[in-house]
Amino acid sequence: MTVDIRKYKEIQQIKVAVDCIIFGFNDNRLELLLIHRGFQPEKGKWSLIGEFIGNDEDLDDAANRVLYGLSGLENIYMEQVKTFGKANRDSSGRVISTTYSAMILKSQYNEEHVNKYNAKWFPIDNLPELVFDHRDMVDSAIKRLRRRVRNFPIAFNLLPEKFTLPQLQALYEGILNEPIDKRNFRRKVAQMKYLVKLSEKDMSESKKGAYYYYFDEALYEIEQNFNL
Amino acid sequence: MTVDIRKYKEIQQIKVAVDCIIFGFNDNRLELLLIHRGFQPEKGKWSLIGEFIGNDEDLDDAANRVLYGLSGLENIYMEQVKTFGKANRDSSGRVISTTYSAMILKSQYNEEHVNKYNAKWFPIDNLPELVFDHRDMVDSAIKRLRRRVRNFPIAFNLLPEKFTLPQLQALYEGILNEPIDKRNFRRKVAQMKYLVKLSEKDMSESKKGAYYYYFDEALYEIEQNFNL
DNA sequence: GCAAAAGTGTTAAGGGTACACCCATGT
DNA sequence: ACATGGGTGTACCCTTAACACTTTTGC
Repeated sequence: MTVDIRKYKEIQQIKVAVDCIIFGFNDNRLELLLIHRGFQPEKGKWSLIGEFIGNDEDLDDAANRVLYGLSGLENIYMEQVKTFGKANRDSSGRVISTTYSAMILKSQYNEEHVNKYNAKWFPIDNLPELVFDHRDMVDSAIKRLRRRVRNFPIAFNLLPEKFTLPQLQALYEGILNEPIDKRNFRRKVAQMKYLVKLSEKDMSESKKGAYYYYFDEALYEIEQNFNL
Repeated sequence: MTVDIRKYKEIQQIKVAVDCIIFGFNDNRLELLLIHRGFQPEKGKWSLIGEFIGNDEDLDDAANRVLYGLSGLENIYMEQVKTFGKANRDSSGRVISTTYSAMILKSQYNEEHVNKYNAKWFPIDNLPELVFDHRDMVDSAIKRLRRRVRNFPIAFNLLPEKFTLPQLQALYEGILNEPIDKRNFRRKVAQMKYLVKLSEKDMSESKKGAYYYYFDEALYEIEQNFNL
């Protein structure tokens, strides 16, 4: 900003928070981790998880702290989505909130942490009523995810390191909410040399078994031609 | 956010601001409106224009207020870009700033307002040194603009209501910073039926004269197939 | 041997890109 | 008549989209 800060120092009284939209993938569906509010206002409703940021804390760090507190996970890929700043958006007072979207592996998070918050996974097409403007936050995060997932290799964050192509395709179908042609999908994957096929197979989903692949980040850096 | 606000009410001391990235188009170049800081800190350097937001003011409204204060223009198309929240980003204290990008007609703004701020236009490939992280703000806004301008009819905000195809092409070349094939460009324009050709010509740029076009918003709403 | 999921190629259509000349007019 | 910027069409290539059968193996 550009005006003398002293002019306002005494009078501005606005809280700053982050809210996390946490995506997971399970049972071929894109899911969201929400917490059951045990406190006022809007006690009993569902909400995203968020926190106020610390006076000396980077905004990004606050988002990571929130995610860690809920899931026990660190070094998770997060993206800032949008800042929500309507004057009356939070009934408990003036709060501006920046949203971050994260993708975690449902198999990896720490259940203890999650239980502490009464958190629960919901498929994105069957969300409960959310507090404040959290529904808008979710919608914008999903929209952004659908846009970005086609051009950047970020969806892999929702799968284990080793994954099969049927898994990957199901993930994309779940995120984009539309069927994908198997052969066209696999041809595209074949062009991405940083998606490396292993000789090992996953035998848990079929009798024939599906080859495992992994995303080789170093190879991706060389030629970033992602497009699905 | 999700924790009891009272827990933090007394201790959080963070200011909230907006900064505006104001684009203009002149002499076939994309330009940016910057102000010369007449106050500390960083007095004498150039910066984006911004303000702290009011206690009861929507974040979007604050951005519009800032733009109005500088240009005298209202109802200008603006988009939120990104929020910058590093703890030490502003040397005058803890300030979080959300950036907005706007596009204005250089021929329309109120020079009186502008002069009051010692504002000046700079071509985007020749910017002066900027305060704090304003350079990052500008970079992310330009990147976003380049992405969005291909898929949404927003560039028209940088041209008068009636414009010619040579003008429009030069605008796109200026924004994208790359040459565009004239015939391919015009074929695409021809497909967009909401770009309506007038019988009137602009005779100021050539002897032959170039037909005026205008962007018909109502027609666009019907089939939103923008792609340049 | 059969059910169930994994894996594999070809064709047609549309979109993108590259490219060179004529037109209208003011001087 | 010539200089200047406005306007036009075609061929090739690559990407996308549609579509059906074979393979493997546990039961």
